Amino acid sequence: MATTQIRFSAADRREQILEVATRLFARQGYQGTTTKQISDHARVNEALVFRHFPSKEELYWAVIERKINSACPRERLRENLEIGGDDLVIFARLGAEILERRANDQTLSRLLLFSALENHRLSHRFFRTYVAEYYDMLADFIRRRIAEGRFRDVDPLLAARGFLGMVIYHSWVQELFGGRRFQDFNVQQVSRTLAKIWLQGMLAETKIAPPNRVTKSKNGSSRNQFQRVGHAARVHSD
Amino acid sequence: MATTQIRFSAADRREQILEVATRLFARQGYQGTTTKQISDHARVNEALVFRHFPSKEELYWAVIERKINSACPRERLRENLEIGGDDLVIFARLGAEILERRANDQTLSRLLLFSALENHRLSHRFFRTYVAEYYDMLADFIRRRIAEGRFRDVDPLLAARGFLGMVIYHSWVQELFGGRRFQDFNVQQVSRTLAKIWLQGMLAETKIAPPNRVTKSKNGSSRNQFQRVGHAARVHSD
DNA sequence: TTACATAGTAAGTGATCACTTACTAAGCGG
DNA sequence: CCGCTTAGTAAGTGATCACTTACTATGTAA
Repeated sequence: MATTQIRFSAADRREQILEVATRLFARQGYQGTTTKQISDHARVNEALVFRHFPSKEELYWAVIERKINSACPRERLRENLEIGGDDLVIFARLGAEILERRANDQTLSRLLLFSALENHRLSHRFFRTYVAEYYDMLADFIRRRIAEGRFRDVDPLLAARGFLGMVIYHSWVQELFGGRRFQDFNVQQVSRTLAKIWLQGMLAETKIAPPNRVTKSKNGSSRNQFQRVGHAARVHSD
Repeated sequence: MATTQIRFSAADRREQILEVATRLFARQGYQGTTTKQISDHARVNEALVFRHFPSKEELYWAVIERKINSACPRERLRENLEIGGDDLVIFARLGAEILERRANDQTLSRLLLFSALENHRLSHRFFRTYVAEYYDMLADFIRRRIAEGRFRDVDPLLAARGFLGMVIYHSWVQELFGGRRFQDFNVQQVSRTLAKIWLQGMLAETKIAPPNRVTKSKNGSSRNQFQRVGHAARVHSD
């Protein structure tokens, strides 16, 4: 076979191995992926993998670090918030971006989940740089809205997690279990719908209800048709 | 060592092995758990495991089936919906139940996630009996509310996934990454807060405001309580 | 006490794991 | 052409994997 046998430069080969390893680790996890598999998919001898990376675990580290550095979600969140616009537009755009990124690159969420499930040490850093700061930034935004009186007075971190939960959980279900069943969901439609639910749920009511008022209607009444929600922080019913 | 050496009955031993295997599979995944580990933790010879279960994969199956049968979430959802009460109570109770179940038994969510991530064809059945029908049932409830005109007209399945997303994602983050950081979240507060956000977002409005103009200039509000609380959502202040 | 079914074990099996050693061959400046 | 660095490989290493075979120990019914 006179196939043009090219010798990769060390850097190129390293990058190629990283790419292959990323795919395999994302698909099968750390424990489920063998170094032989990686070398086979990279079409090199297994020993070459160990020339570029001292151990399987170091390779895994490198894969995750590369993933962390490749897409920095905080920057994009910051940009998104700075572009501004209507709140609904902001949050719908936020959701759409998350959904689209996952659609284009399933390796990220799978790597994150796998590392969280099977490896304790690596995952914490992954999580901190990828999820936690994202939360904090969004929570800051929400906190400002609350201070302005535009959002209801709820824990900003919990509210942020609520919104991201709707979006990210949707994308996870879609990816992990979905396949054919929910495939007809449209990114724009989904993000807009979820953003609308969350935003309307967060908006402060126009009139401020008397602070002592309590809605206490159980036993299946049609009572809870009250619209625009007169009682924001005080609807507790037991 | 005159330790009273007891011979388990086959059924008891099988059950014990299943329990041990459940813990280990949930903690380390299928690929990350060895049959030797299981037999060691059960304090028996490895061969005994293979007398009760023909293969590691069959054991994994048995673990998952046992988990599916032990807690049937659909029944509890049905009960929950039939008890009735205010919608807010219903959804808060729903969320609290999910959060509490996770707190009491971390193996379920980890088994579900692991089985979904690891290639396993097992996961689809796990998902179907555990998640999908749950969705459908909740979506039916929402569909009824929409038909009554009490909820806005959105895709019921997407709305159901939105609510469950907020709750389940919260519990996953808590379990996977949380530990100490968010530990002070209280189940009742979290479920009530999330339920309120979602419910208010779902309620039909009397007059439909143009969705592109959300109440924007409302800066004179008296609700200026900037709370840096961070933890412990103060939903209502008593 | 014996007979027997079965709970439980010791000691393996080949295959595969992560990783190494010793070597070949391709590129490149001189 | 030579000399040297280095990309790449063949053929291992011991450890561990899921799983098996051949055996012993124990409770119980007769």
